[in-house]
This record gives sequence, C-alpha cells and structure tokens, in this order.
Amino acid sequence: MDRYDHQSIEKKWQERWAKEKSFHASDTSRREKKYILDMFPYPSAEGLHVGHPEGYTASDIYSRYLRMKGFEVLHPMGFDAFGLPAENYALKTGTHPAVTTAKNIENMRRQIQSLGFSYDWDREVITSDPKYYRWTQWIFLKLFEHGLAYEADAPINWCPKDKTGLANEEVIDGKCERCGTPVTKKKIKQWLVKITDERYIERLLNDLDKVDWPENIKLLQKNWIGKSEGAEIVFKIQNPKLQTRELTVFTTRPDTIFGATYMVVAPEHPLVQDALSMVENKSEVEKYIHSAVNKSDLERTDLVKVKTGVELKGIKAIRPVDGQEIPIWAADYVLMSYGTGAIMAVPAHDQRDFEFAKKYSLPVKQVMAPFFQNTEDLKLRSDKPMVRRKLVYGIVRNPKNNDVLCLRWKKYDWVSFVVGGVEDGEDLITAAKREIAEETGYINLKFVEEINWQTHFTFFAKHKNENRYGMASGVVFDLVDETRHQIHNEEKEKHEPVWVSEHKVLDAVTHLNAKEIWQYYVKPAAFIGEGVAINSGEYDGLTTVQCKKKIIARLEKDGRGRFKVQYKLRDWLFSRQRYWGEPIPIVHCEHCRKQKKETIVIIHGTGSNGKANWYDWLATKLRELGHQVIVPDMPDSKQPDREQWLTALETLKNAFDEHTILIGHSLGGIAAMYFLASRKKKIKKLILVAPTSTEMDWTEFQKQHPDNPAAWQRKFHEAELRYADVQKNTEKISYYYSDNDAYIPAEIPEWYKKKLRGDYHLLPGRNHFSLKNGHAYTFPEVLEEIVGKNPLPVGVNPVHEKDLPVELPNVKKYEPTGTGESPLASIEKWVNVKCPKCGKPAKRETNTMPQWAGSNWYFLRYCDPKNDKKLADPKKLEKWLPVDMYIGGAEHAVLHLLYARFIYKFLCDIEVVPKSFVKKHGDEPFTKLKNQGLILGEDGQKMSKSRGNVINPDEVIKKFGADTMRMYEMFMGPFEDAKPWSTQGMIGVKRFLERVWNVFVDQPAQVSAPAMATMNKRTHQLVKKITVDIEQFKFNTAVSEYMKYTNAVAEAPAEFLKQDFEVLLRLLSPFAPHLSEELWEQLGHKESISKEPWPSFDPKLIVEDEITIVVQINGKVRDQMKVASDISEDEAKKLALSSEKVLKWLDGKQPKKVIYIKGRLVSIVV
RNA sequence: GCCGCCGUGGUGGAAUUGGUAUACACAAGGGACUUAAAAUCCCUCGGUCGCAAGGCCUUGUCGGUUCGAGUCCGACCGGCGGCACCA
Repeated sequence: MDRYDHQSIEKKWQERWAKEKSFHASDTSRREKKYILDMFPYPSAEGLHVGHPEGYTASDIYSRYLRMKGFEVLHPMGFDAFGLPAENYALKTGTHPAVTTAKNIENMRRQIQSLGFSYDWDREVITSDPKYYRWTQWIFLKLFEHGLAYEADAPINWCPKDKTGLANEEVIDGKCERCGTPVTKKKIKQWLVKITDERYIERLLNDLDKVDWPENIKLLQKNWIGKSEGAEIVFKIQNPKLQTRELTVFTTRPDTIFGATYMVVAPEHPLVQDALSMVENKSEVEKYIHSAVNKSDLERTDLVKVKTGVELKGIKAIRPVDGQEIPIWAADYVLMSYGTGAIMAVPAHDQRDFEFAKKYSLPVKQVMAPFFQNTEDLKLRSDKPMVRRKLVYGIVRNPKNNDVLCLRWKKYDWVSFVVGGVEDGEDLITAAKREIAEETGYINLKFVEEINWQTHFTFFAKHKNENRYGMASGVVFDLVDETRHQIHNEEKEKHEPVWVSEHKVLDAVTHLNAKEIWQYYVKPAAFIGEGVAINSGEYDGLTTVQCKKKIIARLEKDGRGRFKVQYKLRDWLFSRQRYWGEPIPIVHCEHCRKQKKETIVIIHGTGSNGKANWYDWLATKLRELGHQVIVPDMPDSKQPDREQWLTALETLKNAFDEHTILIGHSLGGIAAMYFLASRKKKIKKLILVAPTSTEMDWTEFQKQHPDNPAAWQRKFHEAELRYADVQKNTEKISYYYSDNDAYIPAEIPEWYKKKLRGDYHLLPGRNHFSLKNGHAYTFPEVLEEIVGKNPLPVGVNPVHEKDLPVELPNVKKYEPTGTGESPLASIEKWVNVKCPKCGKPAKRETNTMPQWAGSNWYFLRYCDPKNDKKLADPKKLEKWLPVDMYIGGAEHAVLHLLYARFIYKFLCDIEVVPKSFVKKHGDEPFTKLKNQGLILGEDGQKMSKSRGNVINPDEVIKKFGADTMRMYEMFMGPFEDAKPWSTQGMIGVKRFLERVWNVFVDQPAQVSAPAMATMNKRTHQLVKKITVDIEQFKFNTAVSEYMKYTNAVAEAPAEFLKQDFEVLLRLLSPFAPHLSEELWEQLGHKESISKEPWPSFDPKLIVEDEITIVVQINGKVRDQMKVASDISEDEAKKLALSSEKVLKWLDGKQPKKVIYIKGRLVSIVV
C-alpha cells in the first residue's frame, strides 16, 4: 500500500460523490427526516475564511452521522449574494455586481467543495437570482397586504461630504468609513416592517421558551425585545394658549407619581415647537434644542455622564393624582424614540432624574420608603398588636477626628445610631437632641442637617411586648464639646455609646435601615427598589406592587391613564438606498393619491376626552392610512352644555363636507345628531356608538347611577331634536350597541331603530364601549367599517403578483444620487411605469431591500428550490420543516434570527406553511441552534488583513488535506468557544491520520484476518464515546478518543481484528470522510462507507471486570485498589480498612465514618 | 453603568456533572535509527522538599457549605461578548 497521499485521495472521492449525487436528499423517502442547516455565506472576494469550515464541518459530521443512523437528511448550501461589498466594488471598477458576485460564488463553492462536505448541491439557492428574489418580493407584498409593511420618515446615517446614506457597518466610531467625516442623521421616507405588531411581538418573546437554543442567545433576544410593563399617564398642560393640551408619558413606576416633581420631553418632542412662541426663555430653548438635535450619536453617547436640559418657562403640567403644577423641561436624556418621548421625572426614585434634578436644583421628593423586615429574635409575632412609631436617628459626628457616635447594645449583638421615638408635636431636631442626651449624655451639639430620607421597618419590641412598625429618618449634629450629662441606669444597662471611625460605620452598624440612612447621608442617590409608599396621600402605606395597581386603576377611572406594555424593539427598517438588492415591488401613483379621502371626526361622551377609551387608538390607525382625523376635547365635559358643544363643533365646520364621517359616542352621539340636524349640507356617514337619547328617563338614570349627576344630562337633551333632519343630512347611519350597557337601557336602541334608518350592530358584552367597565382600548369593528378589511394606504400600490419579479435593471453607473435616493432613481426607463391600479403614469419605488430580506426565509426555499409556481410546495415544506439543527456564528444572535423567526411566523399565519403542520410542530423555524466559536489568529487576536494573521484555507487544504483540516478544527477546543489557530497543532492531527493509514500498511495480517472472534472491548467503548460526543457536539473529545484508541491499537496490534478496524473507519467517516472511504474501498467494499449503518455497541461488553477504587482518608487520596467491578459496598469498605497504607495512615485511630461511592471510592473520616 | 459568559501546566485543552485534577495533543528536553537532516520510534515533562520510598502545595484571589469542591454558595480581582440615558 502506498503512502497516505491526501491530495489524490480527496480529489478522487469528491469527484465520485458529485457524480453519484451521494448526498441527494429525497423528497419522497419514507425514512424519518432531519434538516441540518448552515448559515449560508456571503460570497466575498476574499473567499472562505477558516471560520466557515468550523461550522460546516460540525454540521457535516452531524449530517453524515444521522444518515448512517438511518435518517433522510436535508443538508443544503447556498449564497447570501446581495450586499454592499459587490456594490462598492462596482463603484470603484464599474464591474457589474452580478459579475463580481458570480465569480465569487464560483470560487467559494469550489473552496467549500474541496472540504468534502456532504451538501445536496442540487438545492443550492442564490438570493440575487431573480428566480429566488421573486419570492422575497412576494413575501414583501404579503407583508404589505397584511399591514405589516409601511412607509414612514426614518433617519438614516448620512455622510454630508459624500452625500450618501451609509449602512451601520459603514459608520466607524460615528464617522464615515470612507472619508472620516462625522456622520449625521437625515430623515427620509423609508419602508418599515412592523415586527412590533401586537400580532407578533409577544409570540417572538414567549416562543423563545419553546426552542432548544443556547440560553445566552435567548437572553440576548429577550433583552433586545425589551419588554417592560407600566402605565401610560396623561398630564394636562395648564397653559390654555397651547395647542398641545396634554402630555402623555410612559412609566414603569406609576406608584411613584406623587414624586414626579417635573416633566421632561425629548428635544424633538412636538410640544417643544408648539410651546416655543410662548415660553419666557425662547432663545435659550431654541439654542438648546438646536444643539441637542444636531448632536451626532457619537456626541450623545459620549456625554452620557453630563445631562443637559432647558426649562420651558411659563408652561406647567398638572399632576393628575393631586392637581399639583410641575415644570416642564426639554432634555436629551429623554429619547423621542422610546415610549412617548416624554417622562414624568421622579428624582427620588430614578437615578437619571436624580442626577438631572441635582444639577438643576429641582426638588427631590421621596415617595417610596425602603422597607426592612427584621427576622430571627425580632420576628413579628402574630399574637401581638402592631404599633406604628415615628423614629429619628441622631447621628453625631466629632469634627476633630470624624468619628461617629453609635450605640452598642448590651443584651444583643447590635450596633446602631442613637434612636428614639418622635413624640406628638415634637420636631425631628428636638427629638433627636433629646434622645442623644438621654442615651449618651452628650448635650453640646450643633445641628448640621436633616437627612430627608425615610426608611421603614418592622420588628418585635420585646421590652414593650408589642410589634412595632418604625418609620425612621435622621438628623446629623456636630459635637461641640465632650460635656456629658449623667445617664440613667436604665439606659446604661441597655447600651453604651461608642465612637466609630466614619469609614467603618457601614460595617459596624448592624441595622439595615440605619445603614440605609447612613448611605443616603454619605452619598445621596435615587432609591429604585420596591418599598412602601409615603407622601402619597391616600396611597401611603401601600407596597410598590399594591400601589401600582391602585394608581393605575384610579387613572383609568379618571380617563387619565392606563396599564401599558412598552417594548424596546423598533420596527424593522426595510429599505436601503442602494442598487444591489431586491427592488421593493411597489408603485407610487400621484393620480391615486389625489383622490379625496374622508375626514373623520370623533365626539366623546360625558366626563371624557379625546384621548380616552378607543378614540386615540382609532385616530392613530386612521392617520396611519392617510386619513384626516379630528378628535376634539369637548368643553367642560364633566358638566356638558349643549350650546357650548355645538359652538365647539361649529368651529370645525370646514371639516364637514360630503366626505366626512362623524362618530359620536354616548352623549357625543346625541351631540352629533343635534349638530347634524342644525345643518343644511350632507355628510358621508354618521356612526353612533351607544348614543344617549332624548327619550332617556333621567330620573331612573339618576337612581341607577347616583354618583353621575343626571341634571346636566337632562338639560343637554331638553331641546327638540328633529331626527328626520339627521337622516336627511347624512348619506348613511351606522349604529353600535351592546347587550349589557349600564347606561343605555335596552329599549333605547329599539326606539332608534324605528326612528332612524341605518345598519344596527349589536356587539354583545361590550358594556358602554368605555373604560369604566372593561378595557375598551380598541374598536376594530368601527375601523373596519371605515377602511375595510385590509386597508392599504392611498397611492401606494403593490405590483401585481403575476408581474414579479421586479428585476433589477442593468445599469452602468452605481453612484448614489446625492439626494439620499437609491441609484435606481436615476434610471428613468425603469422608474416610470403604469400604475397597476389605475393605469396612469406612475413611479416605481426605488429603494431596495436589506440583506436580511433574502436570508430570512432561504431555509424554506431549500425544501423546494426550483418551484416557479409557489415559494415552495406545502407538501415539501411539511416533509422537511422545521430545521432540526441550525449552525452558525453568534453574531447573528439577534437580527437574523429574530427576523427569520418573525417572517416564519408570518408565513405560517398566511398558510404558506400549512396550517395542519403548524398545529403539530408550532411556528418556530429552528428547533435547535448551535453557535460556533470564533477562530482567532495564531496571535490570539481576531483574524484581519491589517494584522496579517489571516489563515488561507486553500493553502491549509493543499498542504495538510481536507480531512486533517476538518479534524483539526474539531480538535481545537469546544465547538462554541473562541480559540486561536495553531498550524503546529494541526501536525498532531495529521500524524494521527497517518497512523490510522499506516496501521493497515503495517498490520496486514491482522487486518485481513477472518473476523471470527468478537470485537474488542475497547472498540465497543469507542463506539459509545463517539456516539455520545457527536450527539452532544463535543467533537474535540471525540477526536481525542480516536487518538487514544489508535494509541492502544499501536501498543497491542494483535488484539484488534479486521472488524475492529472496519468499525473504526465507520466511526471516523463523518470526521475524515475521504480517508475512510479510501481505506474502506481498499478493504474490499464496493459501496460507499457513507451508506454503511452507524456501528452499535453492546453495553454489557463495555463494563470492565476490574476497576480501580480510590481510598481517601479525610478527603485525601491515600491508596488505590484493584477490585472486581461488581464488588459490594461491605466488601469494598472492608478491603479499604484492611489496606496496609490505610492502617498506617489511621495509626490506630477508629474511623468515625466510612463512605462508599459505587465504583469510585471509599472515603474514611477520622 | 446594566445583563450574560469565562479564568486549569510553557500552549490548545480534558475531567463520567460533587468523587484519583492536568486525559488527548502541541511545544520543550533527553535518547534510538541515520554519514547527516527530515520522518519515525522510546523516555521525561504543574510546583516544591527528598538519594529514595514518599510528603507537602496547586484549577485567578479570599472565605463558606461538604467526608470530599476545578465543579455548589458569597465577596473581590482580571478577561471576553452584548446593550448602553429604554423612563
């Protein structure tokens, strides 16, 4: 036999596998399927990186292993071929990106194939192929149809010098990668995908629990989604001249609302512009806003530590719970992009607000007291009464040496400050002074400061035989001189004064609440934990959790707020101003846009406002679709006056024409009718939602609702209402009512039915369509009535499905336009098209999709890569999905994996993936995920051209062979860890493979011996270990196991037979397939080793008959003994205790305890 | 700052999940074969004391739980990754 010539062997087998399509995945096979997926690469000009084969080898080993185990394995490969580098190269050289890309793909495919991976190349997908991106575009159309893709102004990174938009990767340290100019933000109209949609976001969060992924990746996604629960609270703004009457904030701590001492809005907040004309410090505000808005991201993050802001002088907000007026500031520590862009600042309980308040001397009001519950001997006793006491800590400092006066308690192991009760009518300072004199005798004290900080605690007061609830704050004094009064004996028995150095106070003091006060005194900070409400009126004494609930309930009742869930996740920016990407299949049509849209006016009911109930939700939805919506706050809504309301509506008269839809809820309904009856012109539609009526019995109403003064209502409904005129002045009437409305008796809708023609909709169980009874935040029925089932924005028209793909035009120039538009915008021939809706001249969308667009669904296409009728045949999807194992780099932990999950869920929802399948397998695409660790350069640094530590896989393969490279990459270390490359280390693996080869050369007798005897025990053990290691992705220990095994063979070759070698080759074939195939063939087999079954082992044969047991004395190994593996506990102990060494170590002493761990050790305790 | 992960010989790493720490490999040193080199094979290889038998110490540092800790708990030190004013 020849020398191990890896080059010719590897070439031979790669050609044979390709020719015979050895790794074809059959769609029709009856065998159980497995789908093993690699993250497909970007075809870069540099070609393959040594990092790629790590993941590919692992997945290849796993795939080959599963095939041998009898599974039908889908193991595909493709290319994520759209992207920036090809476009940048085109800019430089004029070479078409398609050409560059094709060349790079060819090279990379060759490199990948030279490693002998078992891909089914017939299923290759390339995202830049029109046959592929046709379906990427199709998915976009579906997203658009379902309201999940929309246009909005969004900021892009903009290089003012190059006049071009930049991708995030092109921004290095806040500067343009090419010219070094600081990057600014520019707002342009862009496409966004609504990944935050309520139909998806909770599923994206919760379904993480259903997948077998590394915990850190799941956590990364969870944090990225960033869910927080709290409340949305509406603050009234007192200045009547402002258009903005309200400021809505989001907070996770509604329980601290009484501590909101000021408001902050982001510099970009609309209130700022609105208020500008009437603030007293206009130029100051303007200056601040200008500098804040123009700060780059870099500057904003750089200045994290220094918060800046400016007060909007002359404008105040009103705290809803107690009507307190508080100032409003604009500051860039509040971000427009999160929540509502405005906060209520609670400096006592939020660190950022605290820093800001300190800097600008704003009041800090504590409303949550830290609470400590004492345990052990101070534990509360349920049979004793609870007494609340106000306490004060008297902290005395000696200015000469900075020592602090403490008390050491004699009966207990305590140290505290002087502490005592505050008597009724006594102020803190007097009380503290009195206690200090009584307990320590010091009388000459100089008042320094009151620590305006309360802590609460409970304990059982033994001396009084009662439970105590203490509320403590502190007063600080300086010691003037050491004059001391006599102390009572009673006090002397209890405790003694001790002086503690100020640095040691925290260690010395034993009471947690005293420590807390001291800490606040030394370094005041916000208390962000949970506690007990104080200074909060009727809410005092409630815990944070209780207080949150009560305050939210109160705000909801008042229509001033509601429970709210907020996420950090933003919508997915889905357009790029680039050439080399999928064109967005949309046509913008001016003609369609110009068609008149409806104006919608919503009139609220008694005691409500325009933001309450479902009004805001409906208004937002309608505005998103391009409608004009007016939701006026009606004057004096608690005591509504008809004439005032009609006057208010009269001021909106320009809004009423034949396109107007008027919605009135409750009293707003009757108001709408009075208004309509007084007019001469028609409107389009009147929608009445549980309207009141002139027929209402207000006496009965008052009985039912004693807290709701009906007098105003009665007065409102007194005037005559000509229902015929109402009917006359509207094209259509639509009426919504409920079957359990506490305010509108059931006969009222019946009465209306006779009086007004229209569509009457009964919606059971909806109460009065208001917040007070239930959670009427949304009203999808009315929305659908106005805009239809799947509303689309006007003038933005999707390309017909049959016209897909919208192919990229062939161009010569790739320069950006300088306006921030895509290079496609200048290709007039392509841009100008007929509107797919009206046929008039229109323009194509010129933005292209981001790279994620093609990569978030490619694993579906592998199931049916050539289908030109559908994205993929449902039957084939059913056959292969979900992906059983997905392998790739952790850098895709958040974006790619989140987007892919989202798109997959969407495709499940629209039944591209069959419903029955989803029901059975769920809607998570990747059951199991493994991240390969980074391969570093030989210097332990990240590989990079500039460091010159890049390893070229082509050279490695040429010199050492594909099998050696594959095995070495597995041997380097744990699959998921980062690890440095070592060419030296590879030599060890190469030697190993040569040894395997030489075993056949040197031991022909044994190898060819007839396989009569049973397989070696060592081989059984090998089968077990390798099987377990592959299942657990512990490839590094698997390789070491092969090495140990061959070392054992080399030591005693005569003990191993042909069948042992055959098993070794089968086990080795996933790791080193070329060598294994070659030797397998040389052993006389005709069929490929990949078609062989995976070896099995006999568990009985693995057990050694003789094992070594260790004897420990007091935890130290003192002896070893060889015993039969089935030795009993008693025998083992007896044997251990009789060992010579053990006797010597025991030295006559009797063992206290003897522990036996089966098959491991005997532990003797002396 | 917050969240997560990690720290074992000269190096990459192993350790049956709480049970003989340093498997397997690389490097280094010594030897065999050879005119020589490469290749190959054999021996040594955590530290320290000892002629030896053997003892003592050792998994970033300190402390704890346990018969027993690289593994569990607490504090600290150092490194890596993610997020970064998210109300």
